[in-house]
Amino acid sequence: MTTAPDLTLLAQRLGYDSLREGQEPAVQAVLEGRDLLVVMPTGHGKSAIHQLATLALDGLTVVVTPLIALQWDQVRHVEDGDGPLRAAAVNSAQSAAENDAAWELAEHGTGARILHLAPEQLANDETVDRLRAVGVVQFVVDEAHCVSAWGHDFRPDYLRLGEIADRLGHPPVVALTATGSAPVREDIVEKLHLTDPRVQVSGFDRPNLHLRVVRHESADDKRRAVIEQVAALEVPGLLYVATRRATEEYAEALRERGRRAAAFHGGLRASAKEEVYAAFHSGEHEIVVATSAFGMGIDKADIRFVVHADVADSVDSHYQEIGRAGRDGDAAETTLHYRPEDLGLRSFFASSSPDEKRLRAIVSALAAADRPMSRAALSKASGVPARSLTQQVNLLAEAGAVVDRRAGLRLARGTDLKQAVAGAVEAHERRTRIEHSRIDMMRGYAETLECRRRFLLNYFGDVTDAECGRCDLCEARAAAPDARPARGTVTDLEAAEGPGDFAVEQRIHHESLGEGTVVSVDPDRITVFFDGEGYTVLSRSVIAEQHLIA
DNA sequence: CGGATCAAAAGTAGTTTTGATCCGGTGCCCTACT
Repeated sequence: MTTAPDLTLLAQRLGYDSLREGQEPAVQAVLEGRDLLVVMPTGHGKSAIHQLATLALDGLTVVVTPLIALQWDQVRHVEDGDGPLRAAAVNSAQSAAENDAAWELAEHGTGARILHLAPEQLANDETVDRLRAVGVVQFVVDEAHCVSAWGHDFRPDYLRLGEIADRLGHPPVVALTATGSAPVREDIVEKLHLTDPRVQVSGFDRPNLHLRVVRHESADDKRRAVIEQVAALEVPGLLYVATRRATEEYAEALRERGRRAAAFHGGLRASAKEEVYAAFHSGEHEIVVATSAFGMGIDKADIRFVVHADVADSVDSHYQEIGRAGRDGDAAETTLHYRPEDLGLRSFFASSSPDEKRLRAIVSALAAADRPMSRAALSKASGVPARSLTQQVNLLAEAGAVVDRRAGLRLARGTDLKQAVAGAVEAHERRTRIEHSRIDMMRGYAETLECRRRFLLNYFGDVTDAECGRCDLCEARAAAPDARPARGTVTDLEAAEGPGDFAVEQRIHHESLGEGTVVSVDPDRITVFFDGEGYTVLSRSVIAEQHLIA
């Protein structure tokens, strides 16, 4: 190997003043050929990591980017930089000429260059073949939590990226995200086929965010309280709601209160979305009322509040959304207006039935073929449309009934139709159980009586016993010290120590729940993510009876 | 699972209650039509 490149010099060539914390070891790992998973807050320079590595490796990097708007942002950022790096994107929103130009750069360009693609582009075998012919020096998955959050149903092509990275010769695979609890990180590592990756996780604490939950009995009371609060808060700010309709209703109510508020949801045309982003960024809109569609890739440091009028579908989503507040480091308010009934909508979204008819059609078609089939051929033979096919095949693959290799898809040896379908149905049920357990953890956050920040930090694996003193519950305790016994005092902790205790990230086995990973440890209970069940809170008093084996 | 909406029911004035029905998030891609 040649001498190590001077990364500081390369950073300067890219227009960065200096290397930031965590960037150098991450880039070094890639240059040594290692896979990499980086969980780092937005604004701390994740993009610089793959850009520096591209420059040092002096070849073609593929970056998988979930949204076309994000692809363009990143291309613009690089191309405007006037540095030695080039970037382009291929997607369906560009003209054929623009896509041709991007391919021209990728295939016939020289030196350090980046091609942005959505995972759906890579579902096309021809695309993968073209990239393989050029030779890819680095395979980057940006916003890598999408693998875990979307791959299992909404955008199933995300689950194919591991296989595609292998097909490209498995150059260093780099997963970048701003959010990731331990189970999400494990899912990313597994699905992207990361082998012995360097895993780099920054601390999750955001001390300048004030955390609060307000509980409401009736839907009307909640609505009034939300409008009352948001109309009076310092702007700019975000109000998250669960439905498209609610975005319009709250935005209208806030406009009546004299605030410049706009609605945003996934049903808007692309041009309308861009307008809302731009107007929020410029300050023209003070408040955006949005569904979860809003926010990925947002680059606005001075957001003073993030209020939730409805609960999110997981602590992961909630933390990601409130994390958009106060990136400038100044104080910012985050409030969740909570009604247990609101979890019903999240349960509904998490509940779907597996399509046994299509599963059978796919397995039958594979069984009838005497050689591995391409997805296109399988779609034709089974009559299952391509999109649904990927979803069903993901389930079959998870069940071990179908094997996805370079030559195509085939049934695993010794698998019959009944077994294969039953396995896929079980895989689907497992996914559903996990989704519901994530909703239960969201309920846990909303209903906890302890320190909210500690709850969040423990959820993400930042072990801490300290109470923050700056969330609604800590403040309430400070105002009335005798009102409620504080948990997690020194005495409790000492009492909990001793042989047989559990540690975060420890693998354990439970008689009926199976294998799992400890995600947080409290004085009187532990929270475990079981591979087949999702999050489960176990009380210490019953742990001994349940034959929990560390 | 829970809400919004609408029609029917109850019962005698305009309104309230109940039941039935429908609806609900996240984005890529490709194709047909203007």
